[in-house]
Amino acid sequence: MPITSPDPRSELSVAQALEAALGLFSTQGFRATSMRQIAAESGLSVGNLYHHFSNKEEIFERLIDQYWELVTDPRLRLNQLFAKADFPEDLEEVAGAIEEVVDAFKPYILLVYVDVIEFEGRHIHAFYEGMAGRFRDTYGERFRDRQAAGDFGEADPMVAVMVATRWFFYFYTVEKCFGVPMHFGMKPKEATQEFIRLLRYGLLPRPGGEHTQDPAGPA
Amino acid sequence: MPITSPDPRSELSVAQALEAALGLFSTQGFRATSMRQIAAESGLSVGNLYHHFSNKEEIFERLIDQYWELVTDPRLRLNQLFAKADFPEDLEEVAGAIEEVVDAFKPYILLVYVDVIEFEGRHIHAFYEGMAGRFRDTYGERFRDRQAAGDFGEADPMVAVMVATRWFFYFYTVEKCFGVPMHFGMKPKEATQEFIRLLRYGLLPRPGGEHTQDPAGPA
DNA sequence: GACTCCCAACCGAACGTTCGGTCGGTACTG
DNA sequence: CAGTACCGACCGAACGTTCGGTTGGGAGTC
Repeated sequence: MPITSPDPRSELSVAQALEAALGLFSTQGFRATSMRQIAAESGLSVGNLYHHFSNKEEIFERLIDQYWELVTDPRLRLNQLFAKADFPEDLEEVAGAIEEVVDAFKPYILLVYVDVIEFEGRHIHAFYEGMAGRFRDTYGERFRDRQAAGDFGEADPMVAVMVATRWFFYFYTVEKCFGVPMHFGMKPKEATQEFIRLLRYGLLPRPGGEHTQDPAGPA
Repeated sequence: MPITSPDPRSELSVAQALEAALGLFSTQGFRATSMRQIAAESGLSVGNLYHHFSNKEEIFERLIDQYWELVTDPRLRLNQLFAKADFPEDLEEVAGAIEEVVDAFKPYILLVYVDVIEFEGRHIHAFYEGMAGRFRDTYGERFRDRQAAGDFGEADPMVAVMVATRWFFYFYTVEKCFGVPMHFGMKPKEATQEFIRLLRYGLLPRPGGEHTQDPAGPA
């Protein structure tokens, strides 16, 4: 908490610099982006950039922090779905919410790969390492109860929710960030429906009743 | 095919340069790697590098081509499994073969992300765009026959084989290339078994008999 | 209100270094 | 002696960062 309220000019400049740097880092990489480019793109001077940031890497780190804050925001639809823990009934909603996230945070997602290549993943290690634990905290109790009630089959629901989340994230990243739309040879929405069917029912035929072609059809 | 057999010195130098460049590009990125670094690492001179390659980008392109050749080599165990088209019975073998590929081609895999960031994915577009078609060519006929025979349930086997392949590839890439082992909170082998179970049987309980905890157990 | 003072915000030329790429030359091979 | 392989000094441009200097609005004083 600052004693005096900060100069609004400063906040604006920092925001402009970060926005410009995000666009450049995510499309060129860290080393390939120069401070002069960031300055030109943000409308600031090189000197001013160094007034607000101690060096180029600090700008990158601020962007990673910003991404983390954005993606953990409880107001995000995806995080509200996690909080309700209605997996796997809410798979359609989760898939849609992840598509939203990838759309909204495209350049930040690319920063992750910049980090992996140019910083050996130094800045994003914590995220991946903590992932399993966060899913356990969110879904662990609920899944135990439901498993006891016979809601699940042989597959581990904890693995399933992680696979589903990471897979949708990866799929939409390739679609939207790697610039290869339709890489499954079908519309993303169609592919998503198939992914969900696969996750719920698996590939092998179900020993019970006949082929019910689509459970979403009219009863 | 060259008219005259090439000078063996030349071939050796090119191979050394490519090997050095692969290590550097994959751990630093393209722009962050200098021709002087490649020269020092390969034991060649800068002038000699430019004798064998017209510029830095050509070295990168040669590496991408090399990756494509390696990964499409029919002698590769993974490609032999694809040729047999025994999905989904061979899921365990496929998963193991993909782990092998990721292990063997780690630095090349990272080049893909370098390409996405620093070249807008220009050099790897063809791979992703042709993916669905290649799977169709390999598995299409076989799956049609088996689907008619009732071997599959509601999920599309073509989507399933693509999901399985890409998922294993992605999972092992994060494990081995992003430097985040155990990111699912369990050993990769255990995780793989769970993935396979999920792909085969799905998450929901099967309407037939009781909970058979593990179909691999004694009959 | 007029004045001074102060300091964060801001600028851009300049520094030493490194970059991708060139080129004139030497060494070796056939 | 022709031709390929190879070398490293060299070029101009661009790099990250520094630094001396300008500016403008708020606090303090009368």
